[in-house]
Amino acid sequence: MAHEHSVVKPTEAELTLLNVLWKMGPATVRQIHDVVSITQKTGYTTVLKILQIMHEKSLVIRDESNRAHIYATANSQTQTQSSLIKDLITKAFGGSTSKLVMRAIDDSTSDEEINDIRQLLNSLDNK
Amino acid sequence: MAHEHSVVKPTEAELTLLNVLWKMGPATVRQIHDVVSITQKTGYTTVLKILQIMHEKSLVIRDESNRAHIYATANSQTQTQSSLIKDLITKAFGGSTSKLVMRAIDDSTSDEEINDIRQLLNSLDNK
DNA sequence: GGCTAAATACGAATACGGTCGTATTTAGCC
DNA sequence: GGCTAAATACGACCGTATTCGTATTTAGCC
Repeated sequence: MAHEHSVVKPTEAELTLLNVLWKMGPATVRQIHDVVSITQKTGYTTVLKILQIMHEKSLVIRDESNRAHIYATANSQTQTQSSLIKDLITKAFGGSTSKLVMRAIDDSTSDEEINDIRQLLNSLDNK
Repeated sequence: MAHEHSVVKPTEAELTLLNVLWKMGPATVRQIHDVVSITQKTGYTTVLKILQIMHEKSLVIRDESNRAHIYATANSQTQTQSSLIKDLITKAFGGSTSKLVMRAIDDSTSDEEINDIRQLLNSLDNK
């Protein structure tokens, strides 16, 4: 059930829009742009264009039944995150997950985060 | 001692060469290319060019005292890995290290890797 | 039916990454 | 000193990412 085959790796701008869609759920270009433009000064047509490209790449699906198309993510956030991290593990950590985790945790990591990770590790026992 | 100022994020081709340099130590273009061309069909001048660009970006330093320049990494593998992972945590995991670790570990992660991670977590107690 | 507001579609400009061909420089050797 | 092999330097080309201006389409409203 895990891999339906190569989840396309989104670019940085694309990932920004995906993050919005995962948070908001399906939305129009207008709605997405409204959210994005809070933190960035990206033009409306830029967001539209990127969404169109993402549609070509099948990173998003869209409902064209209304005048304003409604966009939604094609892949889950989990799938995409897994894909991105796998990629990084391969290219920068020689394929070693533990080395990655080692680097991920540093002084700035809060005790709370560390605890969450501990619990995660513990939950692996029951397998 | 941690951050001497924003370590520049290497591109994919650059990371490939950095990986070689971290493994081999300082080397000439010829030596680097010899290693790279085992797994890839990259031309000599391509490797040279990328190294030159990396030099401009200060990703590598070079000793020009001999005819064949000797290249070496400017930043440690650890620094670079940290930089890359921080970037990914910010852009794809909403800043949450534990969420990243959660995604990093999956069915394909070996028991050995998991053990290494456990030990890492344990070693954090003594701090 | 035609006007208007708001949407999509299209295409050009810019920037960067990656590739490599060709020109130039360098240093040893006879 | 000049030839040659091997190095560096330069610059062009192609593909992709990002941006946005402008054209076109759409649908409601009077």
